[in-house]
Amino acid sequence: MCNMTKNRSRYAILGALTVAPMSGYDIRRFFDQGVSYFWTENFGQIYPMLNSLHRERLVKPSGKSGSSRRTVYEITARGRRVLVSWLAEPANPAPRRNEILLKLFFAHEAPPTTAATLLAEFREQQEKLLDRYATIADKITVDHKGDPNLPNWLVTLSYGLRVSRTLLDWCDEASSVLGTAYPQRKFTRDRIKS
Amino acid sequence: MCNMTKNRSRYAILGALTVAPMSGYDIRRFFDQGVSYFWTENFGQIYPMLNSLHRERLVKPSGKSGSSRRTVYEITARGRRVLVSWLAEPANPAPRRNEILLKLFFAHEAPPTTAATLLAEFREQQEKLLDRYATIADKITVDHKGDPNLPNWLVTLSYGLRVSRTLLDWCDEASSVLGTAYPQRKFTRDRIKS
DNA sequence: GCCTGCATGTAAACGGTTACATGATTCG
DNA sequence: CGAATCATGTAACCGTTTACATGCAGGC
Repeated sequence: MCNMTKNRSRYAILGALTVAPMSGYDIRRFFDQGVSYFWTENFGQIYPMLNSLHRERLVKPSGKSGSSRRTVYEITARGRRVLVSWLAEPANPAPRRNEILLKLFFAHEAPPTTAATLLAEFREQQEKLLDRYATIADKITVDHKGDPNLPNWLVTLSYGLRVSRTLLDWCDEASSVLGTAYPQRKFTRDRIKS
Repeated sequence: MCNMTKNRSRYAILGALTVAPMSGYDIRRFFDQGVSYFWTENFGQIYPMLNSLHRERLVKPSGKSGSSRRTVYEITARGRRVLVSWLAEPANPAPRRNEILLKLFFAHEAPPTTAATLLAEFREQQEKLLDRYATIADKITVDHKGDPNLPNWLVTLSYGLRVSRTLLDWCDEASSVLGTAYPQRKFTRDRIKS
């Protein structure tokens, strides 16, 4: 009946636990270091959500929790069912709020260097991302050889790679259309840091 | 000093008013019908924000407000300065929460048709978007001929066009990598509606 | 002994969406 | 007259981010 469109942290955390049993801290690292290029979670959500998932018996504390207070959770059969049924629902399209496009759209109000600088900065971001994708792809192809999840991982990386490459082309086009060549590097970084 | 990174509705609305003086209702339509493919605003934010912008003297009621209670606002010189200074700040990268990638990443937990269906649905979305971009581009090139903002508008459309085209390619790659050809159309729509 | 990283949480604020309420105007 | 659309708002809710609080464990 009622279509549960949100609560994505819920399923993100359940998903993480299918990879391996983890503590809240581990889950944070999984997203932060593993797949941060397409998903993030923070402690403010992870710990309350783990408790709530536990209450619903979708996860349970794993036997060997190692040292100290650290509690490692694993997903239950019920948790797997809930996750799988969410996976089968159509993915919600990303919210359409693209800040770089908003700025560029109104950039004719600002001095001409503004658009050029925005584009240069955006280009730099995409270049860094591209590097990162390539590095991760190399690393996991070696580290996770034989992992049944490897193709899924590579497919998400390919998404990022393709989009970033496309956006680099777009930056060049945008710069030439808006009649603003990239400013000298010397002048692109004349902003206050911190 | 304090870096105002958010409050984007604020600047979106100021930006809209550089295009033409508008009422809250007009602003809503501007985003909803004009540039909805990269930005949205809703009444819940527009009206309170207009009042707050008015209090700060960044906008002011325009002389001719037409009939009825309708109040048309225009941007003030101060408002323009505030907008321009925001435009000069680096754009915040989009929040990294891509639901289709999250689902695909964990899709090995679900039956193989799940990934295929997700991809088929995603592909359909992108095809529709692509159509829409092309239609809008044609329309505004005619309607807004000579408009100084036309190049900026076209550049945002080009972004969408390029990304959607890229994602169509990616869908094909993903489907073949995950070893799941697109399911027959007959079987892709076996979900409960509403 | 001190610093870094491990580990778990809470509280408050924020941005954004949704639903609701209300009434005027316009047009068939 | 009735329906659609114009028009302006408020209240509640939700998801998410940020900042803060606390304390243990291990290595230098």
